[in-house]
Amino acid sequence: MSDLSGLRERKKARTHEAIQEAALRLFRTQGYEATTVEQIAEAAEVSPSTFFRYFPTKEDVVIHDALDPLLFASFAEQPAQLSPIQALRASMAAVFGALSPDQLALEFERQDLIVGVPELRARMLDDLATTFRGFAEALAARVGRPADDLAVRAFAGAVLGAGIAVWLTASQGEEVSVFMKEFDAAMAYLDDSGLRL
Amino acid sequence: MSDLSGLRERKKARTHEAIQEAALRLFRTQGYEATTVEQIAEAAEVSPSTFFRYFPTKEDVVIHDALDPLLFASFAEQPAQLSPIQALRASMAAVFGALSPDQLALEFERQDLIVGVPELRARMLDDLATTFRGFAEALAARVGRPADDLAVRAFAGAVLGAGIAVWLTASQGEEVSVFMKEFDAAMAYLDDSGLRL
DNA sequence: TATCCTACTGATAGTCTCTCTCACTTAACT
DNA sequence: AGTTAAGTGAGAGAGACTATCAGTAGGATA
Repeated sequence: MSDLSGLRERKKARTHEAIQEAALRLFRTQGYEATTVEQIAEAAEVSPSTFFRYFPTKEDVVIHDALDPLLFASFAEQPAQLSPIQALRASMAAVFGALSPDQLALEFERQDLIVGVPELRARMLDDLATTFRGFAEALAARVGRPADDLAVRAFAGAVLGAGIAVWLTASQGEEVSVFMKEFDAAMAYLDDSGLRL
Repeated sequence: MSDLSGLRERKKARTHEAIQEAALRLFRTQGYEATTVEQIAEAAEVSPSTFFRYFPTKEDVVIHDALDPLLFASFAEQPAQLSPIQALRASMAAVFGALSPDQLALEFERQDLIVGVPELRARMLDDLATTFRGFAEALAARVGRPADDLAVRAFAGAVLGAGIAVWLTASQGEEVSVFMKEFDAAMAYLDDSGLRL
């Protein structure tokens, strides 16, 4: 993937970063819709063509989620005696706990941007459909059942659905940690109410 | 809203219908992306300007869900002794049971189109976020708790999430009734596993 | 060091969704 | 019949995104 050796690769990485930084800065100050790709390109000192070479759409500058793979990895590493929901709570705590305050603040700013812009929110939710499939597979592996098992799908959907519901209703300009707390409480509620796989 | 009295209103309703029919026919034969608004307008014998006067975006021709309000109404009418999930199952059965085979076929064709086109799928999922809020309120009213109660939100999200999960993984070109059966089975699973409000 | 080759880039032109404005027509009301 | 308000079409234009093509700079080779 990313060689990092060679001037070419380093330059590419720098351009990628420059575009992303310029874009997020402009989004923050002007708003998402009010910012054109042309402005981003100019601020990052590249041509509009180059913008689209690095990001297939304007949305992608914001959407890309670095935490997702970390969560999956952490989930897979949780001890087998934990229930699926307990394992999820533990991995959330582990991944977010490992973030620096700066990273956490940036992540939540990104979340607010996504929740606030319909275009981005829709795109994010669609991406979560993919996340759902991955989660269903991880669950299936954990309990030794096929991933297309109805109970596995329903359980995965229920857990993810509850999480999204909390995300959509809690993260709107709230304190940084509110979402985390409510997410955990919602998961505890599902667990306590007897939802099992 | 729709008076239906007066030539003006009738003409408007006819134009709305003509555009929608032309659009869906073209989408079916050419595909969604391959069909331009200009083509739809021409087929419906209106100007492109008029298209956007009736539908704010190209997506909206497909997205608008006539069943949603029916479901909410039916849900509200279910006897109080039914659990929320039982009430939901009953209203699904009632609303879909009242559809003619033609209506049912059209509805499922619409669903397939939405599931298959990323743009539409994303938009639909975002609209479901609004549906979620309505559902949470209906639930809250049913159990006599505030709608922003965490358990209410988590429960609503879990139920809706399981439903969406089944929808996304079952309705892809399957038999018409597969989604209905799996949806009902998923709800039964949630109920049986002890999920309560 | 000189020379290819390949990657990346910028410029240009074009498509399509969607917005806005303006003039024209036609339904509805007095 | 005359007036008002609503619906329509035409046109210009913004902005996201695509395709093409020529120029250029990195990286390998002699």
